[in-house]
Order: sequence, then structure tokens, then C-alpha cells
Amino acid sequence: MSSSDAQWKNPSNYSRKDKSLGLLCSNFLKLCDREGVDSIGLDNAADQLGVERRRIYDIVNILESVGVLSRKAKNQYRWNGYSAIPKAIDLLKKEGLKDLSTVSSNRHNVANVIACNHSDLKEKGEGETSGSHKIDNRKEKSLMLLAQNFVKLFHCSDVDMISLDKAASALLGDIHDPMATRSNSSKTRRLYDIANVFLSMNLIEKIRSPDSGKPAFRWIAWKENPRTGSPAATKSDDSTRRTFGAEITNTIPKRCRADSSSDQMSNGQVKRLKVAKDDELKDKNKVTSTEQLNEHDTKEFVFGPFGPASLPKSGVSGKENLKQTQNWEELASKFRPQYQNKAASELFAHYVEAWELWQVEAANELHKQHEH
DNA sequence: AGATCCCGCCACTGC
DNA sequence: GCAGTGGCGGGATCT
Repeated sequence: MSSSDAQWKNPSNYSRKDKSLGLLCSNFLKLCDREGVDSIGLDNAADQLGVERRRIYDIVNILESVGVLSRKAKNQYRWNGYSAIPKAIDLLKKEGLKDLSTVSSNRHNVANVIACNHSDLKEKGEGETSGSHKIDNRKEKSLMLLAQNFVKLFHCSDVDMISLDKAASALLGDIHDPMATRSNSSKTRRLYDIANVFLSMNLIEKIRSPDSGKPAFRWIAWKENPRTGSPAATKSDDSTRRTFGAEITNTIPKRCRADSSSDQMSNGQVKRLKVAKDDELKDKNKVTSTEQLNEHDTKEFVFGPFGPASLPKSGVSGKENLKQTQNWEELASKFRPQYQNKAASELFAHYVEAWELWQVEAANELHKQHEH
């Protein structure tokens, strides 16, 4: 152990939260989402984030599943930005629905159909070589595919919320596999990884199931309303601004990390607040099409979750909107976190500023509508 | 106690 | 053979 590890010796100072995949993902995204960044080197990223390369593989695989990154070459990934997410989700949805339509789902539930139909693997015949079977088997179990199927679960079925162990059993590729039970717990572990990355991007939220009281997850971004076919949420979100707690961390020294729970908690509060806001939007603001979202470039996403991209264009009563705004303000003041960390305070100030700016714009828009 | 998930071993892939 | 990749599950930590 090197002398620099001495500070990590005390077990009471270790907090696994500081090393979570979600936090690492936020930091990774922060690294990527910068002016002029087009290509990401894994070595470089691992160095800058101070983590082992293995962790970066986890993250890029999951990010790739929603289109944010795409593999360019060995060790090299292209940064596509958050604007690529709606398109990727749309594609996954189409793929999932296609799978559903090609397979009789009498005996299978939706998830099993999704899990059993991987468009890129489907063609494999009975007479294949054992080698190709091995590769397919490996691909089938890949984190990326699991992440994509997890997304499909929300977008191709009526599933509103699902616990990870349920999702794991639902997404088991071969429902006749006698080893299914064993691999289920492993898949649940992987789903936790995926969920943490999606959480850090605010694609999903964690809730308590009203029935069982057990933890479950719900998709909250760009989810189309199955009845109207219109997107229910416009989470033009920038997860990089969610990393309160300051510096790019997830440093290699293990276990005995100094606790930073106060910042972590504040972070959670902000997230909850944001979700509350977006939930309101979700119900009332159903006008922005996926195509419109696709047109947003990364710059608009930088504006953060309270940006004008969510501004109602029509069909929402102005009064209604104003009332919403006031509710959000109430929530904001109620949950305003007390940061002890300077960087975090500044970051939160940025949010507040963006939010206030948006309010002014919203008010102006409202004014214009009234004049008409 | 059950939920969560970090960590790193080691098998596999491609050159 | 070697570097890159990533499945996997033990066991530590959190709730």
C-alpha cells in the first residue's frame, strides 16, 4: 500500500456512494459534454476519473445502449450527446414492437418476447458452429443488450413501474433455461448497474411500489403516452450538472473514503425536486414530438432541466402553467439544499438562475398569448 | 434481513 | 502472446 493510501485506511470513512457507478457516470458525462469534445478515449477517461478501466467499460456499454455514445474504434468512442437519446429510444421502441408483432405472445409475456428476440441475433440457425453460438451467447448477456431490453420493457409494454428482480426474471433470455434462477440474481446485479446509470441521467426514477412498498423504477424521460402517441415528458436533461459534490472523483483508492453524505443528500433532494417538476410537465405538457426533441442540439440540453425546451407551445392553459410554476417554487424553497460545498452551492445557484430565467421567458410567452 | 452494488478475477476477443 | 474487453458473482455496505 502506498503512502497516499494512508488516508483511506480508516474503514469508518469509507462510503460506497462515493464510488458508485451513477456518480462515476455523472462525472464521465461531465467529461464528455464539453465544447469541442467529439471523441473519447477510454484510457484517458479512466485516468482523468481516477478509476480502473473496467468501470469505464460498464458505463460506455450502458451509455451506448441509449445512443449517447457509439464505438468508433478500439478504445475510442464517439460522443453523440444527449440529443441522440430520443432517437435511440424511438428505435428501441420500434424494434421491441416489431418483435412483439412477429411472435405470438399468447404464452409469453411482453418482456420474454423482448428478451427472446434480439434483432441482430435472431437469424442464427440450428446448424451453427459452436463458436458462433458462444459469441452470440456472450452478446446475449451483454450489459448493452440488457440495458436496451430494460428500456424496451418500459416503452413496449404497459409496464409503468417495475422492480429490478421482476425485471430480471422478465428479461431472462431463455425462459426454459433451468439455470434461469441462478442467473437471475446475476442479472439483477447488472440491472442495478444499469439503473444507476439511468438514474444519474434522470431517465428513470426510483419509487416505492404502492402495492408492495418495495423499491421499483419508473421511466420518466421521453416516454410516449400509449393512448395519444405523444411524448409525455420532455426531460431535455443535462445530467452533468447533477454532480453536486464537486470534483471529478471516483478515485482508485478503495474502501476507506471520507464520507460526503451531506452533499449526497442534497443531491438527492435536488433530484426529487426536479422529478416533481417534470412529473407536472408530464401530465400537462404533451406537445413536443420526438422529432422536435431530435432537433434540439446539445446546447439546448445544457440549459438544464428547467429549460425553454419544455415551454408549452400550445394547448396548455396559461393560468394552469402559472399555477404549476408557483407550485414548483414552493417545492424549490421547501427542498432547497444547504450546501456546505462551495462548488455545489455555485452549481445550485446556476440551477436557480436558469430556473428564474425560464420563468421570465414563460411569463413573457404567457403575456404574448393573452394579447392575441 | 433484505436490498444494493463495488470490486476484481478471469474468460474471451482480436490483432 | 498480448492488450483490450466485459461477464460474472463474492461479499461489503446500505437501508
